[in-house]
Amino acid sequence: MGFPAIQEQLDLIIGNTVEVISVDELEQKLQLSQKKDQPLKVKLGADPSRPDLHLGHSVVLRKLREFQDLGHQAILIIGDFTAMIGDPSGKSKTRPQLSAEEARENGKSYFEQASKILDPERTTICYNSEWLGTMGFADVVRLASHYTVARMLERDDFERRYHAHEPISIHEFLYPLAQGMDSVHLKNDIELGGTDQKFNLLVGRDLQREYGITPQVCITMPLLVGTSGCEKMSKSLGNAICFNDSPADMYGKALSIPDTLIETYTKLLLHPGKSAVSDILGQITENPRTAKRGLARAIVSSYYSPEDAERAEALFDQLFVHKKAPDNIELVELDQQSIAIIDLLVTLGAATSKSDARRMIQQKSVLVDERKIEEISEHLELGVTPKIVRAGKRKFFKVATKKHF
RNA sequence: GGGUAGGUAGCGAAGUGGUUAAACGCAACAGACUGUAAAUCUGUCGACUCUGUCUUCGGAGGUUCGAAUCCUCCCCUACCCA
Repeated sequence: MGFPAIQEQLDLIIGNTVEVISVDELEQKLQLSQKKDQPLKVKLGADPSRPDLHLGHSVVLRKLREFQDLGHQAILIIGDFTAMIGDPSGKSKTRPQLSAEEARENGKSYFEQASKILDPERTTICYNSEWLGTMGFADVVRLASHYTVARMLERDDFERRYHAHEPISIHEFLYPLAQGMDSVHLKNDIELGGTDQKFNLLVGRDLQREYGITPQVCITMPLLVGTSGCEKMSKSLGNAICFNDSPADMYGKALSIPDTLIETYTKLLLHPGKSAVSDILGQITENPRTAKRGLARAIVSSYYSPEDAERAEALFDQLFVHKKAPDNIELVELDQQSIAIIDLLVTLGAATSKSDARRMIQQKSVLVDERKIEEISEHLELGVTPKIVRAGKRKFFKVATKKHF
């Protein structure tokens, strides 16, 4: 099959990375692969407990795709084993305990979403319960003997929590070892991850050495800053743009990023070859608005289509620039013909409680057919003709009574 | 096993007998403004049958006219000593 020239590969691989440990070893591996005409095994771990992929994941997935395009082998490890154990102490909400089926299901979903970036035909999927699940306690103890507590405490968040007097359970020490075991089992050449994975990647490298395998090269990618501009992108912080977001949501969220992030997003999220990239980068200083709109369109285009992007932009303008209701709101049909406006807001999910609904009305943010609701106790007569209910700037509902026959 | 410091609303964190549904910060929601769902400013931010009522301060009891605040027991966390 033949691979591109070593230097060409190196340039592409190193682009956008934060760290490559080490470049020399990477070069050696590439040379060996060239000589033997054998692709490198590139590993990426996936956490199936949260199968909502967002643009933060895309940064590292894109890197994996680059390896695929160079002719190397991409291996996606679904961490179903750890997901099935969950967090035994039950404290971490980010590690819910999953059943074997759920873990499979989520893993499948992860792969489907990742396929928006990866070439699914050339992606190998592994579930780590395959090998971790068959280890006995003796095996685990043996594995644990390869690492010391002091080294574990080198990890940033362990160190921080230890000094902040926050609890660290023993099993948390086992997770990096489990992830490292994946590398021992796969004998992969390279492992990818965000900078927050550096420690875990290095554990894998150390363990491979301990088990007599040529250690993996660790490549870390920058963590994408979320749309709010300060913390890393994460679903739980509510600053994420997800693969599964609708084109409209995706567009709106992309447009809400601070101007200072336009450049980073453009470089990390778009295919470098695309003509849009240079256009956007060129506009940043002169006309950030145009640049950002271009970026938002490009993002939506890459997950949906250019047509969807156009539609999303038009909708956004209608909603927020011209402040008009969107055209296609889903119709909600209710059984009753008359309903208190407060109950309606709760029923529609616009308010979390009646008090919340009351507040919204007091704050004059509720409109029915463009008429502002002033009276908290107001009742609404519903007919067959739908009414447009608006709560705040972006919650729109179309309500009618159910037809009786 | 012994000791010390803690457990307060979504999170962080004040409050140590009485206008305390509980300061303050963050998040969230709304309004104004804006190229923007950014920034900034303003307001809201337990629930309800809402100018009032009810339920909250790890859990269960108790003292008191009255407790997040005092007492008893229990549960949980961190650190120190064994």
